[in-house]
Amino acid sequence: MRPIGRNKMPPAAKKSSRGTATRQRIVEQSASVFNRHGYAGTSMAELMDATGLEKGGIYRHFGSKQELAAAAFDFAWTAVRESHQQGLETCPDAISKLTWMVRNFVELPQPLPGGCPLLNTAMDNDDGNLLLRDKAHAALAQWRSTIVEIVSQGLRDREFRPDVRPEDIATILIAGMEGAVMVARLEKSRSPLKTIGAHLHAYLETLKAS
Amino acid sequence: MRPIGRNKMPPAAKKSSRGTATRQRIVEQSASVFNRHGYAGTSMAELMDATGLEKGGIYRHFGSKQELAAAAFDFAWTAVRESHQQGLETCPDAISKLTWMVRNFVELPQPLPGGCPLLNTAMDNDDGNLLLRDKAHAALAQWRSTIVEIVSQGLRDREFRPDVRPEDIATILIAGMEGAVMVARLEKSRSPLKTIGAHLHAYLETLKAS
Amino acid sequence: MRPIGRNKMPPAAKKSSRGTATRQRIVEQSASVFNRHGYAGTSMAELMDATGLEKGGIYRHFGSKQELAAAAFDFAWTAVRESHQQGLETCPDAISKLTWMVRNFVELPQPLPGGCPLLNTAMDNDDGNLLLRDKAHAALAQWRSTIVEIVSQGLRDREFRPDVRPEDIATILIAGMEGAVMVARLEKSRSPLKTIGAHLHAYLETLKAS
Amino acid sequence: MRPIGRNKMPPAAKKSSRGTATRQRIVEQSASVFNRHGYAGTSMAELMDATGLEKGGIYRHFGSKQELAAAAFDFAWTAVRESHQQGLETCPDAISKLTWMVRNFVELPQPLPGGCPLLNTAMDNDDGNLLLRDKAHAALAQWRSTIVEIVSQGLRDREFRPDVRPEDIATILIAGMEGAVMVARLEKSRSPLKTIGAHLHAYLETLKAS
DNA sequence: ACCTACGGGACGTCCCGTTTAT
DNA sequence: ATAAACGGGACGTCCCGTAGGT
Repeated sequence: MRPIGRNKMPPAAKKSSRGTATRQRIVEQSASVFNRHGYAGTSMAELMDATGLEKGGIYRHFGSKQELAAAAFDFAWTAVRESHQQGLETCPDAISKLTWMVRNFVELPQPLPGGCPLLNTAMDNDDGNLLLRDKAHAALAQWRSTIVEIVSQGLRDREFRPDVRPEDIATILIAGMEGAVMVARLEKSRSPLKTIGAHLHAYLETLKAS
Repeated sequence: MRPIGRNKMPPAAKKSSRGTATRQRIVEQSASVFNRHGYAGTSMAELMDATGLEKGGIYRHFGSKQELAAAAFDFAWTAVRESHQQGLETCPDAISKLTWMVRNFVELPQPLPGGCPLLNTAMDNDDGNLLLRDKAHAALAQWRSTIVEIVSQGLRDREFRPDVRPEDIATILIAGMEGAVMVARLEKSRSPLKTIGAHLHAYLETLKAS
Repeated sequence: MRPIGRNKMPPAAKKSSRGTATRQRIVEQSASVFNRHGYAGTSMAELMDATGLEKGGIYRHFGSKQELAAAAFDFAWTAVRESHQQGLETCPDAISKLTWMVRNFVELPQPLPGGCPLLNTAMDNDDGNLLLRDKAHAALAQWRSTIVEIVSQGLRDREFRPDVRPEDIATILIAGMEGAVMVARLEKSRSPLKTIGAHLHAYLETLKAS
Repeated sequence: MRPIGRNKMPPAAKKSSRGTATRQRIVEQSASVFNRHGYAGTSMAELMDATGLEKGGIYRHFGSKQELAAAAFDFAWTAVRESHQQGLETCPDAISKLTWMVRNFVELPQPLPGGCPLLNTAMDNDDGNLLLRDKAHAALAQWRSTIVEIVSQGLRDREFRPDVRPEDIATILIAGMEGAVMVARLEKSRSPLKTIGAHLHAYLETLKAS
């Protein structure tokens, strides 16, 4: 909407301590606001309130609102991803890994208020936000590839029926979970999440090699 | 400072066909913009461009941007719904009805640019838009109830296994399709839709009474 | 300090009613703030508080803070001048006119808080404020010329000793009164004003033609 | 947010002549800037220019801008006072002392650029500068008491008419001279000073005991 | 139905006074 | 004593949604 404008780069490489801590604080506190209100829906004034800093204090650490939003998305997505993956390494095989991932998604409390940052960002229909759109795209690709990886390993281990296609499994799991989040949000109820969780568990069972 | 909702009521029902036609034109052309940019992301200026009218011309027909957005959502949802239902009445039984509905969703060209207005509106994380949020909620409820109706009829007709729960079917279908839309949008590809379509078709098959 | 920058001219000629009234309100309420805090010492935020408007509301009517300050000074000086001149026309001769003017200055309540806008503006040592400096200069010249006029008329009427020099009388009256204001402000007491009032009255008596 | 007055006390008294000399240099060079631009109108950057030091170099000697301004005012007022008093001790009686003081004020070149620091500081309408305001108040009181002292001595010596009131003389002299400075500044001319000088000389004559 | 005025408020830049690390 | 980092906050532009006047 507004021509992007070359901001003078804020200190790219940081070594000190106070500023770095402040920057981190800004990111964390902003992430929650962005996730609840969207990029365009979040004003600098809200960010000032959330961080307790003035405009100058924020703009010292980030060249633009968009840059801050990008950092906030990274932070949010990392948190969400860690929540998804939590305990995954203890699962012995691919199917239990996927089951566990769905379980994490459905049962764990959301790591930051406002729901899934991937869904929120993907749907934040602002034209110019190519940066944010790309980040969401990359996050989805990463998530997808994690699942593809697990399924591929499972295929190699003959856990799955040989006709199982890893990309399709990823699509079905991700779409199911994200769609459930959307329905849950609109209906203000967690039960759609549980329903989808059960459905996907059952579905994964059907993929086992006979 | 500024009293809210103090708009004098614009002529709700007009008899003159000229005015009514203009109003309808505004709704249709605005719906596309709202669906692409979201409520907050759409400015009156864009609406002026889309309709070819001046601000005053639009405000003659709608008391506020929000009122127009509500009308636009109604229009959009009606169009989408008709697309979903198209040809449904020719289906002989519940399962084919549901299959056909999924098919419509996956294969038909989207009735208006910007994707599913329900998903878009649900995710348009703006605080104050209670009106719009309610409309999205109602639309989801209506969609859900349509599916529940079909499944219930199917149960009565012993098409389905008796343990099938209509509400769950609705959740699974809707979440799957909407999630697929979101993935498709982010990946700029229709293939996630096809994948989910195939998945849901197969899933519906498993519900058949043995 | 800050390069002046060509603001696009706000509506130079006004015809309407609402905006004009708002503009006047802004001027009046700002005048008090400027007179108390000085030009540089007054922030737009204070002006927003004082007027109850937002930044955009103020900048619609004035192209810059400086422009607003100029209008506020005009308003303030007019008010002060009217206070000085009040009842002057009923005085029969030059000496009583001058005596009355001093009396007004010393005894009347100050028309707007913060003291004499001429003194305040003259001492507001900001470099770039040529506009304001000029206005103060012009105000002083006007005041001086009013006194010169009265004395000249008195000379023509043989009220004064013939060696009286109008310009000097003006200087003595103005400097005495303004100096008294400064002392009064610093000592937070009106008594310096009274003292100077009495001194100037006595002084004027000594000028009478024998 | 920012705790005020948390400056760690800078070394108040230094023994090293090097540091003391630097401190004195800063005070002298800053005094001129403060006297020309006012407290708020003077930036640390200007002070850096004037002193040839970096910010840190200044802050090594003064805990805050305000502290430096206070020292600068003291320096300035001492200089001005010395100029006023110069040669006063050689005057044989009270009237000639006062006449000489006025003469010094009117004819001597100003000891530092920017005019009278008392007037400037008194009119520097900044709210929070209580420190500076108090200093100006004290300077005025000192000046006033000097004059009162002289007049009182003169009364005791029967130089003056017995109805002369020392406090009033002080007010009349100070207000007249300071008012003249203000007019002179605005008109960029020294002639108002001369006019007031002549006026006050004549006035003092009228106070002589008959 | 147009056009313009109106007041709101977001955004980002600049620079200020101060603190910290050298 | 320097130099850079820090957080504060003022300023002014732009554009938004809305209200009137024509």
